Amino acid sequence: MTMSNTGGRRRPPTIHDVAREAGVSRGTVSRVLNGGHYVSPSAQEAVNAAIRKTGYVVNRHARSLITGRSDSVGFLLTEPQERFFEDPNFNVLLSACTQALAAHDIPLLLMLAGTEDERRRITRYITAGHVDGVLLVSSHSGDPVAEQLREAGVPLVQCGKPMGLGSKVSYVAADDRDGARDMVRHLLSRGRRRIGMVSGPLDTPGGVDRLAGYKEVLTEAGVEIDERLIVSGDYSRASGEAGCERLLAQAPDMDAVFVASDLMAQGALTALRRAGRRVPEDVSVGGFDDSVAATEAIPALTTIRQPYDRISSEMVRVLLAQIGGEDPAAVILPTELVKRDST
Amino acid sequence: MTMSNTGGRRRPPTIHDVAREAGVSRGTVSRVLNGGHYVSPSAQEAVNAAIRKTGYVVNRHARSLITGRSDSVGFLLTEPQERFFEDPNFNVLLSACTQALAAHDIPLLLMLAGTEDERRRITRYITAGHVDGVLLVSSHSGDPVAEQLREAGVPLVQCGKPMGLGSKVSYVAADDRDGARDMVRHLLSRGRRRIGMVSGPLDTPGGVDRLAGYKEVLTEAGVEIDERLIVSGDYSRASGEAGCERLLAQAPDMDAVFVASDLMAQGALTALRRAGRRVPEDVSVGGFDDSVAATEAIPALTTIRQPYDRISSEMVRVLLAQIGGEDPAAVILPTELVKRDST
DNA sequence: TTCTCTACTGTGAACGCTCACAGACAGCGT
DNA sequence: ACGCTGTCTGTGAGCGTTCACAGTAGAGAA
Repeated sequence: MTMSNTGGRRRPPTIHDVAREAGVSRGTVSRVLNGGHYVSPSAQEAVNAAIRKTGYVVNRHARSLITGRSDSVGFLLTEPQERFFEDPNFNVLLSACTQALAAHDIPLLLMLAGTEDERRRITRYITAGHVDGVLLVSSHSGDPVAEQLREAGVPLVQCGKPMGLGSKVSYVAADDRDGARDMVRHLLSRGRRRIGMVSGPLDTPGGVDRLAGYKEVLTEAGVEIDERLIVSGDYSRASGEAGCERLLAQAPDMDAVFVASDLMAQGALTALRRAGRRVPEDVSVGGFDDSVAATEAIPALTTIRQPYDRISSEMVRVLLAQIGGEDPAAVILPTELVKRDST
Repeated sequence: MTMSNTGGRRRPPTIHDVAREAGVSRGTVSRVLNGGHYVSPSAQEAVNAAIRKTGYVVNRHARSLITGRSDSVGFLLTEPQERFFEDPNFNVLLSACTQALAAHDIPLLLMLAGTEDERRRITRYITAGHVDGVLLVSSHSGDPVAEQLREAGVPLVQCGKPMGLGSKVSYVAADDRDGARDMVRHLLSRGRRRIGMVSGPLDTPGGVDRLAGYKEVLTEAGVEIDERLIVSGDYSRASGEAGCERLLAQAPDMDAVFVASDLMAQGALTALRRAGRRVPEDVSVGGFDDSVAATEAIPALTTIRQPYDRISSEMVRVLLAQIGGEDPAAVILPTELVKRDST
């Protein structure tokens, strides 16, 4: 009846337009938009019809201005570029987190902090309150970013166990120690006794725990721990190759090797092939992660599956809870042995 | 003098606080924030000092509410998950785009549209105006998303030449045809004559152009085009392996193969090894992209370098220009032959 | 009846910023 | 003296939403 927007208007409909269309007030529309408590079924229906008719979508900026929330979260990766480029695990994590957030209608802001400059810029951005929380992926030991964000009171969930044990920071991790135990038991069951290990960096709990699981099972089985059979890498393919090479030099009689990531295991396979060792006939190889790299490898890697989809969804769940005011939480997820051709 | 925020206040400082601190008005602070035109040096200085002192950062939501801009852009990938997981090119592109945007203080929203549902949800999100523009990566032929966004008037830049030629859509691409020519000339210079090709999908300009370059150079050189030496894949490793296998079956005398992506070339290497062909002694292999996959491959791949860093920065430049009101633009970047061990 | 309680609805006031406008002041030509 | 231009500054309005509050109506109890 009144002048409707028949003209060439380009301005999107506001909550006001919806209210007018539905014959209710702004407040009622807002209530329908946010859960629909204390609103009659008839109003509910009228508003929904008006929303459909006008094609209304909420203006997130106006909402954020008053609520103080941004309804977005950051995905922060504090790794050098090369690591991001070579390790498909990041993609899996990124993809699963994006999807888990999408279910809550929350966009993910990608933050890549490979250098010190970027780290500073991003820290400033986050502490300025431009995101409600942060999903942090970092294999650094005492990552200063995590500390700064915690101090600033930014909700934060880390992927993998963080170094500072006392600090009250949320994290979600796979059961590294248990996974390592499973793998070493499996290698023992294949009759191997001279089992080497290329561990992860030993300044990270993940690296330490996998090594601990390895030693624990060997000791239980009465196999002597030989330090010549242990080296550590940094999860990169190159470090796996170098590590395995060193192992072969130090302990030529090695008949199996447990490598703390699939990517490093790929490197180890390269080193073994170059040394003329057949896999799995001469040397069994066990990986960790069950990433794309495991199935791509030749032969396909026996590995410990980390449930990345569950890790991601738990990270998102814990982060949203924390944004909602709950206390930090730690979640440890079970792993699973996946047998393929390398053992 | 007046009550300052000595208490336990948690509210971040606003433009008002800065104005009071600097002894100027909100308008002047705003002008300093947005380029500083029409503001005296003394005021300029006072405002900057006040900003430093108060630790002020602009509230982007309040700004966006009035400007109508979100000052953020989406990075949209319309590829199945598996492709995202296995191809490091996406990571390189993602990383470079994030950095290029960071220079303009613009956050990147990651949008992964692997399924039809996600595609719909994301299209709705974008057309609702929640981002100012979109960087689109898609190897689909007639991607409906691109069409929808274009119709909705969303600034859009595509990575790689899009299918619909007439449509006025911005894109940035490497010179596929020229790159292919370089590679085939190189293979000819190595004395090869029975050169096979595993092309990309032929419903995309990228796939078509590389094949065209291949045929062009062979014809020029007086080498007959043999259809048994041509198959096409979808850029995945698996399709490269299968394609090369088919080639070996159809043309056992093949002495070189030009594969339209490094990832497919990795697959081709696998197929060749299984067939007992030595690379490069029996068969030369040429890739395309110069991705991480090229250096990881054994032997390291001779390939055509796509300048991903420049592609990304150009995509961002063109997108921002378009957001600023300029017309769509097309940018073609030169490629470069990188010689390694596979030829 | 009257009072209370619950379910529901409308209204003004923010949120923090930018924009358009008006005004002040200086310099300069007429 | 006047107007003009250009530089600089302050002010009010308004962006679209949520929130707190006040208010209405109907049901049920006293």
